[in-house]
Amino acid sequence: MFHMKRKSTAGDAAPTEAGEPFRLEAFLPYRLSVTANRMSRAFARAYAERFGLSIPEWRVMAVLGTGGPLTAAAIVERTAMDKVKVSRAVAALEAKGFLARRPHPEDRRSALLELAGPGIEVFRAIVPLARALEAELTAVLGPEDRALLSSLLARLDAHLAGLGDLALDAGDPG
Amino acid sequence: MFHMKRKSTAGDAAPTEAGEPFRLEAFLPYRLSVTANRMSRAFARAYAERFGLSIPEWRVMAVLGTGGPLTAAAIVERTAMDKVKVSRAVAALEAKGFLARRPHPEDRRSALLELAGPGIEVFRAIVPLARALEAELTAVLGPEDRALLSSLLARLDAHLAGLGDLALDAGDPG
DNA sequence: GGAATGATGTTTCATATGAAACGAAAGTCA
DNA sequence: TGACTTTCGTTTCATATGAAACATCATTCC
Repeated sequence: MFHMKRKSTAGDAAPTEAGEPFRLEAFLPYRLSVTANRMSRAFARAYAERFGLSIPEWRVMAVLGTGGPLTAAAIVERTAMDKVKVSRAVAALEAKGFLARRPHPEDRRSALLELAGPGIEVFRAIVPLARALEAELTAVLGPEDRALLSSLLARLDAHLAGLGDLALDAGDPG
Repeated sequence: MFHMKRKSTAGDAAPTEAGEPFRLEAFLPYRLSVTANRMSRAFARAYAERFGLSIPEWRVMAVLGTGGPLTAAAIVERTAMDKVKVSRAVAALEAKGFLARRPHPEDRRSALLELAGPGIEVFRAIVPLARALEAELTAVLGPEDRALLSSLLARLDAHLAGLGDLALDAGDPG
C-alpha cells in the first residue's frame, strides 16, 4: 500500500508519524511526565531532607517570599496548585510557625498570609540552594538550551491552560 | 545603556540569576511540573473517557503493543514506572481481558505478558487518537519546536537518570 | 547438596491527591 | 428586608502512590 496523504500541512510533520510503530519514548506527554517526575523527586528529597518541606509547602513559601501578603486564592493562582493542596500547605506552614494569617480587612471568609518568624530565614536560605540544585540538575543543557526549554515549556503551558477544560474531546477548537 | 550585557530576550540566560528576586514561573522544575501535569490530566481524561484506561495501563499497553511479549521487569524498564505501578496496571489489564500471561519458560517467578483479545483492537484504536491529541495539545509549537522540546527533554532526562540516586546531596551512596 | 544471597512480582501500609460536599460570608435582586 | 446565588477556604471520602515487607524462585559459593 502507498502511504500517500502524508504531510497534510505543517501540523503533521509530527511527533510520531502515522505509519510508524508507536514508540512511547518519542511520545511527548510521556517524555514530559517522566522528566518532570524525575526532577520533582530530586527536589522533593532535597527540600524534605534539608528543610522538612514538601513541594507544595515550598511553592507557597516561594510566592509569599517574593510577593507581599496574599490570600489563599491568590496563591492558588500563582502556584497553579489545587486549592485543597494550597489549603493544606498553608496549614502545615502555619503549624511550623513559618507563616502568619491576618484577617482580611474586606472579607471575613478570607485571610492574608505572609511569611513569619523562621519562615523568613528559611526562605532566604532555600532560594540559593534551589537555584544551585536547578543548575546541577540541568547542567547538561547549557544556559541557552535551558532558556530555550523554559520558553518552550512556557508556550506549551500557556496553550494548554488556554484549552483549559473545554474542548478536549468532541469539538475541534481549531 | 551600559549594563545590558545580556538582556533577557529569548529567556533568561541563567535559570535564575543570583541577585534577582526569586520567580517561581521562571524556575525550571516548576515549569516542567506544571506543564507535565496539565498535559497528563488531559490525556488521563481522554483515555479514561474513551477506553476506561488509566495512564499506567495505557503505558503498559503501549509497550506491549509494539514490543513482543515482555516480562514485568522489562515493562518497568521501558515505561520508567515503578514496579508496583506496573504490577497493578498489569493486574487491571488482565482483569479486563486486555492482556494474557504466559509462564516464563526459564523462570517460574516471572511471566510473559502480551496483549490479547480486545486489548489488541483497543491498542490499534488508541494509537491514532493518542497521536491526534498530542498534536492538538502541542499545536502552538510548530513541528520543529516540538522536536526541539522533545530532544531537550530527552537530554535532560538522560542526565537526571544518570545522576540517579547518587550525589543528589552531599554523599551517601548507600 | 545446601546455606546464603539475589532477583521477581505482590501485598501492606502510610501518605498524597483532588472531586465533591460543606459552613460561613459576600453579593444580587426584588 | 429576605430569599437566592456565588465565592472562600476547609473537610470528607475514595483513589493513587511508592517504600518496605513479603513469598517465591534462582543463583552463588562452599
